[in-house]
Amino acid sequence: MAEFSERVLRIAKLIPKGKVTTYSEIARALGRPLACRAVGQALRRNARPVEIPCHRVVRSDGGIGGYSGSRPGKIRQKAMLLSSEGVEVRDGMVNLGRHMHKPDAGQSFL
DNA sequence: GCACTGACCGGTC
DNA sequence: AGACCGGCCAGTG
Repeated sequence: MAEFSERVLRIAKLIPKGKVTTYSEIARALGRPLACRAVGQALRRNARPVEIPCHRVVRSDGGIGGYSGSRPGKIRQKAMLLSSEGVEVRDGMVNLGRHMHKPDAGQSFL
């Protein structure tokens, strides 16, 4: 099936540059506000850095979260990428109130 | 089909 | 403010 995962990846692709979203927001867009963990699972398993900018997906508390298997080097690069796109990252913390992007439910079944 | 895992979240201590 | 605990969702053994 992996239908859920595909939706997650699709939404991740639609995240505009310079904006970030949270696992919860994606889950909510999919109609599963509590599936934040499943979202992380989908991203981790699919992890296609080029086709899917999963680095724009952060935690609801502003934390960078994980990246490509929670590899420290990758996580650091994730922060650098966000910073390069205009998202201010401070010690692994993102300004959600400034760059939080809320995906539309319509995009989930695009 | 059950049990464990995982890039999480929210509340509580 | 930092650490801990339980819960929820999908994927995998």
